[in-house]
Amino acid sequence: MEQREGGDFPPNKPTPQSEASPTAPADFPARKLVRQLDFTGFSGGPVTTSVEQPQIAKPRQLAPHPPQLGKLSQPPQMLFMSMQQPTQPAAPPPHPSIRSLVKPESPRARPRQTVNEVKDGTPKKQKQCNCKHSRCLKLYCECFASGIYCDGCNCVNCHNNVENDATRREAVEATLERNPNAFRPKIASSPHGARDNREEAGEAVVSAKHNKGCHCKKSGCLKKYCECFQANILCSENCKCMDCKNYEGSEERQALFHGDHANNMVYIQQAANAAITGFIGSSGYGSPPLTKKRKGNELFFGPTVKDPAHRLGQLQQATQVKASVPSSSFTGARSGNNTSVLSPSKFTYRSLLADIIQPQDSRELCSVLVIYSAEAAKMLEAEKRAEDSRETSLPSSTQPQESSQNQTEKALVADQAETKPEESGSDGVDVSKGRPMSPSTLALMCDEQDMMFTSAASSSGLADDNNVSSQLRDEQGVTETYAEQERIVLTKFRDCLNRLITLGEIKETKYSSLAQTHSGNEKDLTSNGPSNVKSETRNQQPVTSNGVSKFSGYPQKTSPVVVTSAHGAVSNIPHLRIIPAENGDVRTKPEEEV
DNA sequence: GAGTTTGAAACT
DNA sequence: CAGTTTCAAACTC
Repeated sequence: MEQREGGDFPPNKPTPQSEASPTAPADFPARKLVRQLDFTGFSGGPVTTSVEQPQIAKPRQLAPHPPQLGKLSQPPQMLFMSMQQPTQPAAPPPHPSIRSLVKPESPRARPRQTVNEVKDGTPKKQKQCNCKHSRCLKLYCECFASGIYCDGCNCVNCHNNVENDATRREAVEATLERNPNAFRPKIASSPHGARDNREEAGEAVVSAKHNKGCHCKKSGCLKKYCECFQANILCSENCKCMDCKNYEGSEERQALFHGDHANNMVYIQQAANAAITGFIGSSGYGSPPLTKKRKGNELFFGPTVKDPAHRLGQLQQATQVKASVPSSSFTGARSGNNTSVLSPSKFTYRSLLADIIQPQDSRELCSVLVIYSAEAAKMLEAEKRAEDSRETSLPSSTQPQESSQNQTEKALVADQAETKPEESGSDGVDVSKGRPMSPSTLALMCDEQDMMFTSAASSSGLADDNNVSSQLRDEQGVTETYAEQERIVLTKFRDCLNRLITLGEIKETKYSSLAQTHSGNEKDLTSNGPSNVKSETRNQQPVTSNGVSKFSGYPQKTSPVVVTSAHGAVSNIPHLRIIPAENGDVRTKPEEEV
C-alpha cells in the first residue's frame, strides 16, 4: 500500500483517460456483463505493454478518475468504458476479442435492463450498484470491480468516490494483494473463434473463455449468476461448474438463444429453468432430475445418472455440431475436471426424431445430396452428349427436353442400379464440374462434401469439361441443366424429408399412445402398428406417385412441364441409398430401415 | 418491492 | 487449499 502509492498503483492514470474521454460517448455499454470486464477494454488497450501484466494494467484502470463525479459532464470513468462499447461501430476496438465479448446485445444481456444498456445506439446510464456493506470497496461492488467510481448508484456508505480516494486506493491495493489479477479481465479470448461463430451466429462468443472459470452448481450456467453465461461465452475447461449446460451443442442453451431471438423472455426463462431442473413436460425433455457431477467424479452419479446413452448422445450431438472443434471448446470445456465425459447435463432434450436421425444421418444426407447432384449432372451431361450426337445425325430433332428428361431419369435409375462406383465417382465429378452447380444446389451441400466434391472434380477433369461445357455454353442450356439437376436432387431430398416426417409421425403416435395408455394396452400398440404401416405406406406412395403433397413447391416452380416425369424418375430409386466411398465412389445400397 | 437463490469474493 | 461466511446481483413471487 503505502509503498506503491505513487508508483504503481495506479490510480494514477486518471489523466490519460480523461483525455480519451472526449471521444467517449456519454454513456456506455451495456452493463458489464461480468465484473471487471470493463476493465479490459480500457486496460488492455492499447498501450499497455502486455496483456499479461496484470498489475500494470490494473492500476490504470483502478485509477480513480477524476472528479468526474459531477455527472453532468460525462464521467471520466466511463471513458474507458466507452471504448468497449460494443455497439460502437466507429470506435476502433482496442481489444477486439474483448469487445466481442462484451457484446451488449447478447441475448441475455437484456433481460434486466438495469443499466447501461444501449438502445439504438443510445447508451443508457451506467449500471448502479446497490452495495450496502462493502462500502463499494470490494469486488462485490461492480463499480469497484470495474475500476470506476460509483456515480449515481444506490449504494450505502459508499467509499468508492473521489472523496474517499485514499480509502479507495487502499482497498484497491488490498484487493490486488489478494489477487493480482483482480482487476484484470476475466474473459480471455481464444485464438480461434471464427469458426465457432457460425453456429452461434452472433450469439455467444464461443471463442472467449473465462480465465478462472465459473463454479456454478445450480444454475446450469444458463443464468446470469454464471459469469460465463453473463459474458455470453461458453464455459470452458477452466470452469468447475456442475451440470453445465453452457456448452456448444447444448440444446438447453440453444433453446435459450432461440428464444431470445424471438424476444420472448418468458420463453427464455422457462427454457432455462426447464433446462436446469430437467423439468419439462412431455415435450421431450425427459430426463431425470439432476445429478450432478462434481469434480473428481460423479458424486451424485449414483444409479440415477443413468442414461449414459443420453449423455453420450448429447456429447455426440455437440461433437457433431462441430466435429472439428478442438477439445477446448466443447470437449475440453466439459472435461475440465470431471466434466469431460459426464459433463453435459443430464437433462437432455430428445427429439422424437432422435432415434431416427442419427448423427451420421445428417452427414449422409449431405453426401447424398452431393452425390445426387453429381449423378444428376452426370446424367444430364450424358444425355446432352447423346442428344448432341443425335442432333448431329438428326438435325431435325426438335424437342430435346422431354426426351432428355426421360433419359435422365432412366439413366439415373440405371446408374444407381448398376452400381458402378468408379464410374459414377469420377464421372459424376467430372460432369458436375462440367456443369457448375447452381448456387442453390451448392447451398444444399455441406462444406466438407462440397470441398471434397469440388476438389475432386477440379482435379479430375478439367479438360474434358472444357470441351463439353463449351458446347453447352448456351445459357439456356445451362439453365435447363441446372434446373434439371436441381430438380432431381431436390426431389430426392423431398422424398427423404417426407420419409422422415412419416417416421416421426409414427413415432409420435407410438409415444403418445404409450403415454396415454401406458397401462399396458397392448392393443394400442398393435393398433399403432397398422397405422404405422399406413403412414409408411402413405409416405412412400405419395413420394412415388404424387409425393408432391408434402413438398411440391420446387418441381412446379422450376419446370412445371417436367414435374410428372421427374417424379417418375425419382420414384424409381427411392429405396436406394447412395453411399459415397472414400474416394468419391458411389455405391448404391438398398435403403435400410431408418 | 420483498424475499429467495446463487455464486463470486472474502475470510478462516 | 478447502470450507465457511459475506455480499450483492439475479431471480422469483
